[in-house]
Amino acid sequence: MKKPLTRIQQKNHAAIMAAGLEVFSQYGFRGSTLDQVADAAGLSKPNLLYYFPSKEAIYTGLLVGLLENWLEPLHQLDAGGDPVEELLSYVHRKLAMSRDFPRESRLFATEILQGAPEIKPVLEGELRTLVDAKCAVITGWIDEGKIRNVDPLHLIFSVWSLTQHYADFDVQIRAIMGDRDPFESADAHLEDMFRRLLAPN
Amino acid sequence: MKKPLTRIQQKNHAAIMAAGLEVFSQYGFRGSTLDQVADAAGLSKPNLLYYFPSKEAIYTGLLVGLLENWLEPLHQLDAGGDPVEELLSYVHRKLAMSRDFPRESRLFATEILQGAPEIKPVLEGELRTLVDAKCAVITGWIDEGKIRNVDPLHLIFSVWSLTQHYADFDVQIRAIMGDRDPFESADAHLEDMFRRLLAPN
DNA sequence: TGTGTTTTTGACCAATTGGTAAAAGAGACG
DNA sequence: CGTCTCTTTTACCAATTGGTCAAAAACACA
Repeated sequence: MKKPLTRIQQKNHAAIMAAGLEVFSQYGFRGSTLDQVADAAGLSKPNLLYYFPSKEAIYTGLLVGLLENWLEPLHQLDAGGDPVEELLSYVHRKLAMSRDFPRESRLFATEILQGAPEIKPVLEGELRTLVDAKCAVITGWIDEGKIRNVDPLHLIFSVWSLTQHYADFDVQIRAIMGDRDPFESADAHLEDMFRRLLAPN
Repeated sequence: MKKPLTRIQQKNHAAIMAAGLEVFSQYGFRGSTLDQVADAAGLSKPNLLYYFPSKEAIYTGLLVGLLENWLEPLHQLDAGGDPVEELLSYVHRKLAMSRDFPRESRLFATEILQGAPEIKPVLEGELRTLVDAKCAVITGWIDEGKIRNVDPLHLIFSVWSLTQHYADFDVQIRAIMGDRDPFESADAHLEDMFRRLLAPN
């Protein structure tokens, strides 16, 4: 049943995913056109549709491939490690992703903003399960007195919003900060913020 | 030069703005159609274009009318008040706006996400000026030892991201929280977070 | 009531959209 | 070389898009 991919198939598949990321992350699903994606991929439109059956297939293919990378940092949160340091390194990992993969962040953001028509099931399933599990870990840390008593759910939301903001609202941030690099100072600020919030005493 | 607006003009103008907000905040500019807006406004498409010269005019009209409301909470930050309480009430005002005007928040978010093609000048002008002014106020508070030494710029970014997140990523939050109201617990969490961050000692 | 203005409509348009069909062109492989 | 599969292109749809226009309808007001 499984056929190995041709060299050409691999190359064009990758080119289309890259092009789709570039285009969809800028204009969202409905705001993007197949011609734009085809241009960005260096292919003709019918050639695109030889590899993917539809515009939607490119978009969803992109989203599912993205989601695992996106949740990886949270997955790495280790119940066995030092609580404060574990959470802080989660923050740093997440901020690094905003710096290194801003288009992925924006693609995800547009999908959510428009009501997550394509990935709502994943949010209610996989994501919710993962978050619940990690909330239990955090609650455990609180009960042991290792970190302050904070709402685990909102703690996680805070990490998401504070880190993704630097990718999603990049234009606004640069309009205010000018040429300075936001990420270095952001890293220090988030370190300070979460250490203050979490450190017991 | 100025002609007073007819009763009908006032009513339809308002209806179009409301419809535009509803539609554009869901699909973004390029993802929305005039037919959708016309439907939502209860008008025919040519009738829409009798009141606004183009799709873009509706969109920009919406954005400029929105921006002043959007910056109002920051404007209210008073250099004369108690520093910690001033900043905390800024947070609360901003979160309340996310609760009461989620569509406005999402419209703004989609515009920024797509590179702010329409309002970049405002960001680099008015917004930057306002932020610079308020940063000076915050720096003053720090120098007086009234609040901890935090980066004023990133402090403001933090308020924006943490509060707007509850409007912009509403779908994701509800997918995880279920039917519970996010805003009550969020308010407490943000109060805790910022009080910890800012309180000197 | 009549008359001038404002509002609304229906019919229409050119451009763009996602997608298809068929045939031409390349690659692989014996 | 020949043949078979894989890839790409050319030409083309039907539907939707933002927007126009002139005529009809509703309104305001004397």
